[in-house]
Amino acid sequence: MRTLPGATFPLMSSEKADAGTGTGKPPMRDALVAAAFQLFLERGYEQTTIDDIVALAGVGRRSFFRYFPSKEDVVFPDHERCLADMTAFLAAGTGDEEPVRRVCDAARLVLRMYAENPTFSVQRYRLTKQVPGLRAYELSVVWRYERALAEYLRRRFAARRDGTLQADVIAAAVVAAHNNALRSWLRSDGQDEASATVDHALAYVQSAFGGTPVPPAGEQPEDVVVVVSRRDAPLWRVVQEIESTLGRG
Amino acid sequence: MRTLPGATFPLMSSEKADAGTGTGKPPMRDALVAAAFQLFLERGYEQTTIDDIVALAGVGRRSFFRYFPSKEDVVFPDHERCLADMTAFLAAGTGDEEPVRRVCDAARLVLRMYAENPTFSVQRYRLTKQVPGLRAYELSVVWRYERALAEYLRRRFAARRDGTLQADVIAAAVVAAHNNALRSWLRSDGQDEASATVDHALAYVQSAFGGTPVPPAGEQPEDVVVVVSRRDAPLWRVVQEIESTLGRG
DNA sequence: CCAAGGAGTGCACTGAGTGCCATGCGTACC
DNA sequence: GGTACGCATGGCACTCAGTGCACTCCTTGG
Repeated sequence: MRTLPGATFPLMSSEKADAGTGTGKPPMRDALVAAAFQLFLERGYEQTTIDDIVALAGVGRRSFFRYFPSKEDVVFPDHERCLADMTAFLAAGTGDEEPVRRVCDAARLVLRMYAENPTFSVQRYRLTKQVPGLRAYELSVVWRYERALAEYLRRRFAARRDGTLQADVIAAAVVAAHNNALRSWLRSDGQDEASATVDHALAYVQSAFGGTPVPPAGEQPEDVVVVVSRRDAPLWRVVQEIESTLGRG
Repeated sequence: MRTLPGATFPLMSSEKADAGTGTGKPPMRDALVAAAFQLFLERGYEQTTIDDIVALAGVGRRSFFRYFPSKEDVVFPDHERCLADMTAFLAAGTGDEEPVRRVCDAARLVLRMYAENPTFSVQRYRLTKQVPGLRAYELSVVWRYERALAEYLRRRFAARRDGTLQADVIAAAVVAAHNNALRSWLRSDGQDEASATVDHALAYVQSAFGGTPVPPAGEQPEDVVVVVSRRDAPLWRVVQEIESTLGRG
């Protein structure tokens, strides 16, 4: 991606410093994002036209669509890069990793991107929360993340019976847990500890689907543990009991 | 309006009461759906304009938007009713039902709707598979189902710690399992047994989240189960053992 | 026979998104 | 130095989805 200086894929949100790369950041793209958000916040998304944005940014209307294929895209300026990062992360594995844990780590990547720009993320959250069109667009963005996770799991589960089913379900569960934590963090205006929130949420998914959550690392517990459960207890309760008995989670 | 030669495709089951305006069955709506699908299939979705559709259906352009708020909506003409059915189903419970099983049953409702019109469903599947705009729209439709399930589970899990998290994750898993089964059925051109496919997929979710899967019906298992595990065994192995001991999965 | 209301329609308008071409600017090559 | 090229940008006109409004029927009810 970072092949050519000033090449065709310059992306970053407006606040991110990219002076390190030495590639001049594209001022126009950032100017458009800044102008768009200023107007979206002060008069609403649907009340803002493309002409308003380009007028404020001081550029031609045609240039907007050169950088963003649609009006919605300007609200999610960095997801294309993030999706590429996530795909690269999943492809970079050796194949020895525990698959569920791996996709959970991939999800943490996305949360980190949000957490890098808390104010921007919170503003966008408020926007998407109340504009149906943006919510729909966000779904298609999230769907691409989910597909990336599911495709990875499908490869890892190729030998399993019902591998694709398990891959789809686990990917959906991971995304849902991530989104639950993300929204909780966004509602706190970025005040909560994002990573702790998402760790907790993903631990639930890992416990349900058999990933080993948070390896104990160091302490030497008793060798054997006995758990007694009523047979009709729901599995999640049994697992919860196991976890606490094992001193995990 | 039956006089129009274009409206010859009895694609829709429109005998049921209309969810939007309880005015019985509107022939115009069906004519529009029939005309739209005829054109979509023979020349593609994006190559078909609203004017083409209303011309073929022999009605005024303005009338299209009276029945369908957008061009995409004509592709999913019955989902509004189905969503209402599902919401009603979830609200109709006594509160004694096992929650995970209940949302699985709700999902089966949706599959049934698809299975009622196999040819229509398969045609729509082919369409949505290759038109990005329709895929995005379908996501927003599916999202509403998922929200309905999640809201139900949130109510049922109100007393639990992490109730909303569990609700969101389980709802997402149920929808993913349902969609996996649905797509598998659609790819078979509606030849497979739809209910068996979805039962199998949902059983996986129930086994993971503690719904009692496929109740043994008759046999009375032991009341209590004891599990012994080495303390440093990975959790997923413990869970696997628990599951097999409990006779789940 | 008339009043009211709803269903259908025509018309004009907004705004997103696209294709095409002109313009300006820097660089490479002669 | 000048010309040719590539590239980013801007301007213009066009298509098409979607909306607001006003008008015509047609039905229903008094």
